[in-house]
Amino acid sequence: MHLRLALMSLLVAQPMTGFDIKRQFDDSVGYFWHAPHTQIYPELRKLEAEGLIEGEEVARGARGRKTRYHITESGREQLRAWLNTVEEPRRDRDPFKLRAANFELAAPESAYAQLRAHERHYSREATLYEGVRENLLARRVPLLQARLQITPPEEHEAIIAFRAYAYSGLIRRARGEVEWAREGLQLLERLNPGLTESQEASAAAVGADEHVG
Amino acid sequence: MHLRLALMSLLVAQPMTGFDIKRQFDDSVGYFWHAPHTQIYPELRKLEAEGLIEGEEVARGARGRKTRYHITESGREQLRAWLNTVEEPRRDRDPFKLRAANFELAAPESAYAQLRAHERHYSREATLYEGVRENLLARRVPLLQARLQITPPEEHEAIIAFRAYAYSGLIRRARGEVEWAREGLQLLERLNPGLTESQEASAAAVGADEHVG
DNA sequence: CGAGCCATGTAAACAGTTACATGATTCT
DNA sequence: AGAATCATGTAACTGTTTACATGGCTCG
Repeated sequence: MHLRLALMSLLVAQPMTGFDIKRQFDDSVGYFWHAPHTQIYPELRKLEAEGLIEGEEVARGARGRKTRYHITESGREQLRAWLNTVEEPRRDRDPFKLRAANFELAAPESAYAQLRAHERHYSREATLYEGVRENLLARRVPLLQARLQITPPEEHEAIIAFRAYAYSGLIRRARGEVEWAREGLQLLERLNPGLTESQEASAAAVGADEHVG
Repeated sequence: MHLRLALMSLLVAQPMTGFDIKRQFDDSVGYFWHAPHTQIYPELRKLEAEGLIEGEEVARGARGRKTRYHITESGREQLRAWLNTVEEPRRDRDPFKLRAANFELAAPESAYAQLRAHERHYSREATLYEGVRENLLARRVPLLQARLQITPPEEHEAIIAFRAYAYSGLIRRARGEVEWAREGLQLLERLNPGLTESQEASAAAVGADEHVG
């Protein structure tokens, strides 16, 4: 259901090909949900079979062909219906915290490296999300612009606000992970005095290498 | 790999049957990872086939039989190896934020109900995790006690600290979701003045009904 | 004309969910 | 004797990942 929701929520803004959607998934929208093209194309065909979207063959150069899908009235209704149903929340799984819970079995240097990677990863994510959020609020996002163009102005504020709100959630999450990772690094240092310094030294060495290479 | 890690991290504390593991998954450990019994039993057989764990048939009453698994030396090594490898983080998916990003298509009353449910869910989770964390720190958790008993005392602190640390992460996450949901309720009220009051009134009515029934 | 992007596909494998099924044990 | 819990299983289905494959278009 989630994949369908993601696909339809894109097509509600403007008609797209499977490839366009793939790019969106690699991009901003993909921060909420994403899928490889091997999952996208079959799902689009299913949605079409159910009459929720419709594809039209479009020429591309001389012999090239592509299928552009647009949402149908029935699809729009279905999307609204999905968004109105209350899904009972499923229990989360957290592979990294599962690991962290057992870090006494890992080498301190490895735990250090893993927490560092976690910190870096979510730190980057947070920055990324913040950028997208800024762009949304400034109406600089093409997909948002397309959506606004086909929508009466009095609804614009809500559309932007909900998008930005969802990104706030991602940002909050990412920032939390960064803080948690830093807590973990402190814990490691407490349990292994001197570890942090030596690791930072070797990390700096690696950084220097990278800079040279 | 995650399921295996979860299974082995349980068996490192003490021998267990598939059923015992199922119960742990319904319980504290399940907050990091969980699986239904239909996934547990086959995976245990695979782990045994690979020599990472060993099962012994145990009598249960007169005719009853059950298989208790314990970790092997090779399994312990493998577990350590897994915990020492740095996994590159996979992109998260967040079905609820995907929804929230499109809430302009939902009825405000439904969006309200969904955010409320989200708030309640994570609020409960946070309380739950905090309880477990307290119990860990006070060494009141049987599985932890078992683990400590087979481990030299100088390692006890680290074991407890990492478990508690992982729970801190879950707690932080849950608290963040609660705050985010509350932000969302405020946003809804801003976009639909009066909504919150009327919804709270009907929620109170439902609550009263429940109390009566 | 070749590299890189556009565009789409099949198939196998792996992971997770849901439905259905069976039988023994323990407690009331 | 019946209910609740212990204990384990098969099978079908859905979702996700990974590997492999193909061909056209665009630009330098």
